[in-house]
Amino acid sequence: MKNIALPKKDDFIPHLAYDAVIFGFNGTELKIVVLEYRKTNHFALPGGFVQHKQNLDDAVYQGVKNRTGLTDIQLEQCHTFGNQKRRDKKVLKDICKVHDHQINDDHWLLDRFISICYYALLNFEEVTLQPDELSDSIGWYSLHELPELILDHKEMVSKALEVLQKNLDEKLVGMNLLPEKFTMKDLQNVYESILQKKLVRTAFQRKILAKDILIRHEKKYTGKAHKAPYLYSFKLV
Amino acid sequence: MKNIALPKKDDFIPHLAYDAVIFGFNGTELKIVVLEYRKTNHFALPGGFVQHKQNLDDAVYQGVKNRTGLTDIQLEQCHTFGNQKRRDKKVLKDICKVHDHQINDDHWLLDRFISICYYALLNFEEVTLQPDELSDSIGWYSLHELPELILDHKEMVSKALEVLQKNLDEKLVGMNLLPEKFTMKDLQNVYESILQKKLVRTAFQRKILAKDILIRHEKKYTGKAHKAPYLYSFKLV
DNA sequence: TTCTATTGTATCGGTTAGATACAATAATAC
DNA sequence: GTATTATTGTATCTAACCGATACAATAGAA
Repeated sequence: MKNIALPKKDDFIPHLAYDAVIFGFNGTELKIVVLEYRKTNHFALPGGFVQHKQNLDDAVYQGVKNRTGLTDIQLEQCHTFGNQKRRDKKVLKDICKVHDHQINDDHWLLDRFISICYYALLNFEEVTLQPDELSDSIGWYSLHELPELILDHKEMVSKALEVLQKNLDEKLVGMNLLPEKFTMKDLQNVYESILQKKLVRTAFQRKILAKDILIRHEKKYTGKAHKAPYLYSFKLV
Repeated sequence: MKNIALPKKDDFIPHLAYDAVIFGFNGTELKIVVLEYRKTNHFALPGGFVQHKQNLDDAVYQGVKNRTGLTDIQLEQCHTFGNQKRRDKKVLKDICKVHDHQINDDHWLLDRFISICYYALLNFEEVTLQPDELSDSIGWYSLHELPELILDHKEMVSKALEVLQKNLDEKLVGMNLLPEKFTMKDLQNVYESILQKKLVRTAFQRKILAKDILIRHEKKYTGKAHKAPYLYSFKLV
């Protein structure tokens, strides 16, 4: 096995990390990206560090872009996690062991880290997930079937979902989670996935149409034995 | 003049700071705490650094407590500011010059800092503001009469107010800004100060009473020639 | 006693969301 | 062709809520 280089200390701001809750919508369900460190059984959110001459937002954008291959990403900051206990030497040592790395107790990656959590919304269909050197498994997980995550990453997911819910009406969240054209039912599915509750179909349709944010296109014939729904796209403001 | 010690590098996490937008309500208007560095004409939000073995939240709490003398503080995290350009060597050099400090270009305080912004709500009447060693002026400023603030502190104030507005109904913000007993008009003034707009008196009263969060006490006789308002306090949940 | 400003509450009208109803329709079964 | 079926788009009814208005109940001054 190749001996992989760890991130170098001097490139990055010490004690500072970011983590991203990357949301995608597969047509039915909300999913997030989780990676597994090679052969360690440790699951984590994708994250990274901030370079000394790099804006925080840009660091996160680059990180998500590298993982997903996409450039059209809606990023929002959720919360900064700064508990002094958020460190776990065992996890990193397990990871290093697999890679035949020696790591000393005073290695900078074993320090206490403050992490800024973001959520990202992007088009599920266009993504090809890229594992990095330290992780050989990266994939989409349903919110209800998450593996156990390291540190406080589970809490990050909760916080991200909470912030996403609050932003839902205001920030036109649907845009990035759906393909360009979609049906009203698709949009309702996105809303229901995010809010984690059923919505009333007729009221939902009425409310969305009243917002005057959609363009109605041709019908979508699915081959099913019932009235075909219209396709919509978002009005670009 | 006494030569004051600067914070020591090794005590704190480098490149990381917090700043606090401390809100108080003087009965009429919303105010925030701003400090001025001695004889420099530089105004800033109160802030500080995080010790290596200290929770982020605790650091902010301690800082606000030290400045205000209060222990009953409602703290909420607003946003983390991580722009690479948020540094201003001139400011710190001006401050040090006044104190006859020599400061080198590579001093840690001149580095680029990421700052986590919090807002704090507390009882205006109970506060005695404490300037620290580097600032000889600390005071309450109305939101509309803020002096020019260093770095992105003005943006922090905007963000704090925005988050406060969003949290208003949910987090029962009024509690910490008012004395134990208050009139409906006092509470409405708090709401109007935060939302920066006039509210309809009768609708406000109806909405608040419907929430069932207040206890009605005796009337408050102000000596004015009109019906005396009731005093209320918050129900403790 | 009258007057004035403010408070507490009730009522009316408009808006919004949930519930229900129903027509339109795309494909299938016959 | 015609009936059948599931889904969609829209209209209508009702309950909840907010702004606007009205008005009675004061506490003190004139």
